[in-house]
Amino acid sequence: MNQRVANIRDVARAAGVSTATVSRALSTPDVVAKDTRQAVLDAVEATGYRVNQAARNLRRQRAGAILILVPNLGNPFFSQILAGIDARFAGTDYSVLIADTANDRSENRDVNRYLEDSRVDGMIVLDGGIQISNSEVLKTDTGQSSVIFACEWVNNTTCPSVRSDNAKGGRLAIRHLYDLGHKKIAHITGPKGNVLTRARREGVLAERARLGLPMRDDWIIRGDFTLQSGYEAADRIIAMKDRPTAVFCASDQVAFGLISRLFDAGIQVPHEISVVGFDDIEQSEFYIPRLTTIRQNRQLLGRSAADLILNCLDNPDFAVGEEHVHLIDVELVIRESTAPPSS
Amino acid sequence: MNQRVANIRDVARAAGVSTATVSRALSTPDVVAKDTRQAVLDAVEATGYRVNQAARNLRRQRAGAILILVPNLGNPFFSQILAGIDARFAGTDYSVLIADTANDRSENRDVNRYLEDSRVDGMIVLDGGIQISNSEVLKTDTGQSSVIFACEWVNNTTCPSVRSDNAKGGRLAIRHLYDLGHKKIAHITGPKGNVLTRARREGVLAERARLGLPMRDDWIIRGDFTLQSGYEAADRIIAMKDRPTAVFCASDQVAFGLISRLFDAGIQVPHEISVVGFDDIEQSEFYIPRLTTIRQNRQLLGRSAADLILNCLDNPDFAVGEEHVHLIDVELVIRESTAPPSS
DNA sequence: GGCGCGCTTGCAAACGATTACATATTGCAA
DNA sequence: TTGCAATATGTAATCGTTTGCAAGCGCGCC
Repeated sequence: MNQRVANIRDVARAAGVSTATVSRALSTPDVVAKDTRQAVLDAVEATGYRVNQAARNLRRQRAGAILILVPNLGNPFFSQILAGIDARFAGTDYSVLIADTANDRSENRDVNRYLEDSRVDGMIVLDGGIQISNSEVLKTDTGQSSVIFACEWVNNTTCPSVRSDNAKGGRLAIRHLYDLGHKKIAHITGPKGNVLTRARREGVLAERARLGLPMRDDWIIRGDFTLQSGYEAADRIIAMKDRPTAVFCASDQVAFGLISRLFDAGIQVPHEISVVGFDDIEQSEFYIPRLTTIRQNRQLLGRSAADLILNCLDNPDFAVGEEHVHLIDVELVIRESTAPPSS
Repeated sequence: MNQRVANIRDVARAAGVSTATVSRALSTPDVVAKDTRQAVLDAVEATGYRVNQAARNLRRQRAGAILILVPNLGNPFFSQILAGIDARFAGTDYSVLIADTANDRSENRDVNRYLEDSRVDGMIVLDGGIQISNSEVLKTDTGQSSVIFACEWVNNTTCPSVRSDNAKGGRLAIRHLYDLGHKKIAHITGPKGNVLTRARREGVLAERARLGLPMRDDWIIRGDFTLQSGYEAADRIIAMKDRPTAVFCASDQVAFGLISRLFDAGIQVPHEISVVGFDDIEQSEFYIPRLTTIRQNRQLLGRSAADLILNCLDNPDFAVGEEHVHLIDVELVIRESTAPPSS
C-alpha cells in the first residue's frame, strides 16, 4: 500500500520531459509544442497527478485563498450571500475560507489581524463594524492583498464595496405606505453605528420630509435586526398614546418579531397596523400575514462581490484611489402585511 | 516601500540563532532553553514575523485546511451548524473551507472529487446525498485524509458521523400529539432517499404502531424540507375526505409552508389542525402561531463534528473499523401550534 | 556559408519552513 | 581524569513547484 501520490517529477519522467516542461504545459499551454503538451497530458492522466497547492503557492508567493468575514455565521441572512460568493469561486483556483468575527467580538477586531495570520490573498468583509487601520490595500506574508466590502461597509475608507441601495429601500417603503394613505409611520432601525441602519433611516427621513409627513422622535425606534428586537419594539409601540398606523422595519426578522408581539396583544396586521420589512428572506412569503418587504438580491450581491475581488486580484491597480461602490438595486414586494389605514 | 515581510531567516538573524532554533522555539518551545526562547520571541515581535503557511504545509506534507461540504449554502438551516464548526476551528492552525455541492448537482458527485483537487486534510460532509466510492479514510495529494459526516450521513460506509437522534424526534412528536388526544396524525416527510427522511419516518411509524394509532398510507406525504413543499402538502391535506387532526412535519420550514396554506384556506392552527415541526429554527418562536417543534442543537452538532474530525486528524487510527456514531439528543419544545383536537 | 531569429526545452535556483543528524556543552558518577 | 548521558543548538537536506536564463535546433536571408 505504498501509494505515494504522483508529483511533477513522476509526470516528467513518464512523459520523457523535464519538470519545467510539465509545469509549462499545465500553466501556459501555448508555449509548449503540441506533441509535447499531449504527452504531458497523457502522463498526467496516467499518473493521476494533481498539483500540490502548497508548493505552488509557496513558489508563487501567494496564498491561493480568499477569506469571507461574516459578522455572525449563525444569522441566516448571510447564507444566500455566501452561496453567491461560493458559486463564483467554484472552478477558480482560489479556495474560499470563512471566518466568523463573532468568535472574537471582545477583542480589538481589525481587518489586519485576519490578513496577518491568515493565508489569504484577499478578503470580502461582510462586517461593517470592523476596524480598518491601514490603507485599502494591505500586505500579508505573501504580498499584496485586497479587501473589499459587501453588504455592509466602513465609511472612512476607500475600499471598493458592493451594497444594496439601502436608502432607496427606505424611500420605497415609506412611499408605499404613503400611497396606501398612511401618515403616521414608525421606523424600527438597525443597531447604533451600523451603516445599514443609517442608510435606511436616511431614506426614511428623506422621503418622509419630501411627502410632508409628520415627524415624531419616538417613531424612530432602535432595534438590531433581530427577531427579539422587533418583539421588544412592539411593546414600545403598543404603549404609545399616539400610535403609528404603519411600521417600517429594518429587517424581515424585526418585522416577524414585531408582528408576533402585536398578535399577542390582539392587534391585527395589517388591519390595525401595516408592517413593511427589509431583505425579503425566504420565510417572508410564508409568514402570516405574508410580509410586504424590500427585496435585496443577496445572491447577486455575493456574486458581484466575488467578481469584484477577482478583478482586484487580477490587476492590483484596479480601483485604487477612486471610490468604487457597486450599488445593487432593491425592489418593493407587496404582499399582505400592508393595507390602507382603518381609521 | 520595499516592505518585504519577515521570514524565519530574518528572525534567526535578529535573535542571533539559527533558523532551526527559531522553528523549534515556536513549534516545540519546551526543547529550547528559556533564554533562547525569549530572544526568539522578542525577535519575532521586532520583525513582525508570521509563519508562512504554504511553506510549513509543504514541508509538513499536509494541507492545513478542512473542507465543509454543504448541500445548499443558501439554506439557512446550515448556518448555525457552520457557526458551531467555525467556532471550534478558530485558534487551531486549520483553515475552514466551504464548498456548496449544489454548484455541481448535475455531475457525478463523489467525495473524492473534492478531496483530490482540493487542498484539504479532512472533510466534514453535511450532504448525505453524496457518493463515497472508497474507504472512509482516503488519500489526497498530501497524504491521508479523513472524512466524517455531520447532520446527514451515508448508510453503507463506516465513516464516523455526528447526528441528531432523528428517530427519537419522530417518536416525541407523535407521542406529544397522542397525549393531546390526537389519533389521526399525518406526516410530511423529507425528500425520497434522504437518510433524515427515513430516520424520522421510522420514529413516526414505530411510535404510531406502539400506541395503536390508525395507519393510512395517504397520511404519509412526501415533502423535501422546503417551505414550498409544505405549502403543497397542505393542498393534499385540505382535499382529504378523512382529514387528519394533526400533522408532523419533517422540518420547520415545511410547517411554515403548511400553516400558511391552511390559513389561506381558512383552517385554523392549532384549533382545527395541530402542527409539529422539526429543527427549532430561530423563527419558529415568532411564527404565528408559535411553532411546537423538535429542537436540534445545531450549534452543538457543528462543534461536535469539528471535535470529531480534529480527533481523526490527530490520531489517524481513531475510529477506523468500528462504526462511530455520535448521537445528539433532541428535545420537544411545546408552543402554540398544537392543542387537543376540537372534535 | 555564416548569422540572426524564433521556437522549444532543459538546468538549476529559488520560495520558506521543518527535522534527522551531528555537534557542542554541561553535569555527574566512577 | 575520564566517560557518558542529557540538554541545547547548528548544518543541511528536503518538501513540490515555478521561472530566469541559456542552449539546441531549424530556417531564411544576405
